[in-house]
Amino acid sequence: MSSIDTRGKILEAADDLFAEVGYDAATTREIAARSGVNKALIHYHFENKEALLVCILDRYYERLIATLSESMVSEGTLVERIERLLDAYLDFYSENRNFTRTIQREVAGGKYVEQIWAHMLPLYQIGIDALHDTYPATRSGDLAAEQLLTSFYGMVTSYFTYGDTLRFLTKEDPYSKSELQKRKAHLHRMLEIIEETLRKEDPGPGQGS
Amino acid sequence: MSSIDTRGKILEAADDLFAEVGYDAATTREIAARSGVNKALIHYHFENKEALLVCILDRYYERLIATLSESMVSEGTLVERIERLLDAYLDFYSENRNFTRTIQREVAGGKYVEQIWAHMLPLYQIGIDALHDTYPATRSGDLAAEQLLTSFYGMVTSYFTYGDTLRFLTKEDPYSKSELQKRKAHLHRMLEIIEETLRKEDPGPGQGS
Amino acid sequence: MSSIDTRGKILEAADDLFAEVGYDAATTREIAARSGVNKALIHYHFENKEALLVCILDRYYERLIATLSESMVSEGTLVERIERLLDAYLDFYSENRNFTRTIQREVAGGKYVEQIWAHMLPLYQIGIDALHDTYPATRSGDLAAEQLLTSFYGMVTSYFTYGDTLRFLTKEDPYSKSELQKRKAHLHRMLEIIEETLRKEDPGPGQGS
Amino acid sequence: MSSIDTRGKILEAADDLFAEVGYDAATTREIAARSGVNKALIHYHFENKEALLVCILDRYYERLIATLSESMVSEGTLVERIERLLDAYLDFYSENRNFTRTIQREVAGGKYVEQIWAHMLPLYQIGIDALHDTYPATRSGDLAAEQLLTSFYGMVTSYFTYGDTLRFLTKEDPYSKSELQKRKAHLHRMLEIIEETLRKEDPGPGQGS
DNA sequence: GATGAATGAGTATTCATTCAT
DNA sequence: TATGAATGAATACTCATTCAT
Repeated sequence: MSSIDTRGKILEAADDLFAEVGYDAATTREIAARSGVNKALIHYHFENKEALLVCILDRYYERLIATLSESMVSEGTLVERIERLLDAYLDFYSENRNFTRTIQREVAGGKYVEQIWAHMLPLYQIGIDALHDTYPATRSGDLAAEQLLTSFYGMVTSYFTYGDTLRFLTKEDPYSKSELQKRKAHLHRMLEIIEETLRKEDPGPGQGS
Repeated sequence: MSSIDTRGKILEAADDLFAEVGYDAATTREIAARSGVNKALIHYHFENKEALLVCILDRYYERLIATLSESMVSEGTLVERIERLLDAYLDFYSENRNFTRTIQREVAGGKYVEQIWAHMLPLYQIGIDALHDTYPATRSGDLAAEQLLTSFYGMVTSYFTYGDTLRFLTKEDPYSKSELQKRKAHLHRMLEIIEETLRKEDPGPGQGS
Repeated sequence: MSSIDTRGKILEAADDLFAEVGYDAATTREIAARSGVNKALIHYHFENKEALLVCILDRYYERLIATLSESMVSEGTLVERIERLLDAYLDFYSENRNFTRTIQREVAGGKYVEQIWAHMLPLYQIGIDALHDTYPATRSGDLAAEQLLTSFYGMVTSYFTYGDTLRFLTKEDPYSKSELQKRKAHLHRMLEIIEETLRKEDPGPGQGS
Repeated sequence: MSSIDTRGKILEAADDLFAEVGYDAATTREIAARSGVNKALIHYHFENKEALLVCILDRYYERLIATLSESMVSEGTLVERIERLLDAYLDFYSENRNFTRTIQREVAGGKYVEQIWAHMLPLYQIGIDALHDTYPATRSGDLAAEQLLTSFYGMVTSYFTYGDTLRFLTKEDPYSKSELQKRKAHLHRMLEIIEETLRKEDPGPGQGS
């Protein structure tokens, strides 16, 4: 078996298991069993159990950033571009459920925050700048860019973070195409409503926070 | 030492430790050390390590539900009552940081989902019904009540879930009074903007998704 | 079983095993098996495998120092006192074979040198001072006190360090009473020969190295 | 890379590592790393990790025996020849520190005793015979040849075995030329003193232990 | 209630060694 | 000769839990 195959199988198994039971509760023995690989091989290919997690997260974040960046660059108004970004974000989460569960558990508020923000920070800054440029009202005040970004970020992630609970309540699969489409439509609508307000709101000189 | 004191000290220590390192990484030995209590006593007072977590979560959710319910019941328009609820929510999270970290790690997407929704479901249903009654537009479509609730829930929690990252970016303490106040003002504003739309939007017969 | 019993049994088993196969090759599992004690109990009573070794060495050195000190303090000429010390040294080694093998392997030239010399240094200094006082010739030169002490130390230890090899050569048990007695007589004789030289050798003022 | 080079580099690295941390604590991985050689190649050139040690020891002992034999064969009185042997012994140890540390740890009292004495025995026997021939007093009694050889062996080795501790005490490098010279002078003097006694002591018929 | 000692199953990791190429 | 990958057994150590007192 080629080295790449083995590495890949280990990563895949670890990714699944971390998502299922969490990093701490996941055992190397189980990862080895699931990937059909000798236990010691895991330590041949990865220095640590932790190195496995870091590797998995890095891969996800690289792909996420690439996906989001790509969705933003093309032509169109800012709103159109943000809508594409929201769609891409939702799609990425829905297509990478392991990622969704793992970041939430291990990352946010955990010790990998900095690793993540090394990835996310540039994108965040681009968002802030774009909003500031297009809508002066977002420079400060109740609709400051930071607040808006946090809010929309929450709107996207909460749908998945509480995906299981939503399934519990609505008896619908939140990952189904139709439900995802509903969520996208909702987020587009929310964006449009906010945008309309921002457009009308011309802070004028000196106005703000 | 009275039995109640001991129980309380164990719970406190466990609460802190679970929030710091997560349930799995927390050891009973460390909980015993922090609470100054014999390791075996933990098993006298609690059947399990897991029972400890369940107990801690139950206590938080009882208080959370009580707080949120109380904020809603009083007089005023629906918007005013929701604003009070948002404020109460933010306050609760900011005053119970252990809770914030623990639910995020262990609960959402984990195996305690049902325990939580046994608590949260009634409140959620109240929210749905109130929106349906006041704003027919929320019965379905892009601004359906479920979507709106999920969004506002995300707006509230994302502020804390990513509290550490926000601190990293803005160099401001998101738990400070002034920063919390900014967040509240933002959420109020968001609510008002959406509400205005909902009010104008009269679906009329047959309208909707 | 009382805690002291258990601790003692673990120490005893570890002492034997370290002497037999060396610290590194000794396993906690084997120590547990030999002492009839649960493997985890070893780590309950001793923080580390290394702590076990340190504890064993400390106990030996305390007893060794006590034995040697006691042999020196009583009345008699310096030569008589040194003879008693040599005898005590030989007896201690012959009665504590584990110690003999373990210090040689793990200690001399190893990482526990300092631990040992914290014990041995005072005694060494006493020896140096006594020689200097009684025999001015030992202040420097070919028969300097440091050289003499090292030599006699070597004469004592080599008998045991190479005990197995001596057995191999002489077909006699070097630990037998009669063989030990022969060694003692030899060392006494060596001491007397050297002492006679030292006595005759009066460096006079300014003489020396 | 030629096969001989590789073998030599492996031996060198193993020699260093064994001396540093001991045979058991030394890992083939580290030996491979230090010698810049693939781990599997070690097993191509040496059947075992143990074979490595045996090979290293054999090489040392061959050279040691050769050195010591050579020092003895030339002309001069027995005392002169023994003095040259003592010097050669001290030089060999001081020039082969790895050897000094390794034999002490792994060999004496260990499982390689026989390997060593296969080398040393002939030399030892030569020493015994020479003493017996020249000094009848060494045939038995307090100054029996076996006792004397053991003592002088101890005087030589103790200087190195406790080299680190001597450095600790005297603040002088025991391996420096001047300190080595002092030790040689001391041993010569000790030898002369003993020899004088042996010469005077004519056991006469029937005398002895 | 409280404790120190004890336990058995389990952990990540490391090891010398082997194998296919 | 040389190598990267693979292996099975072993290692020190930790865990939640139990028990006798």
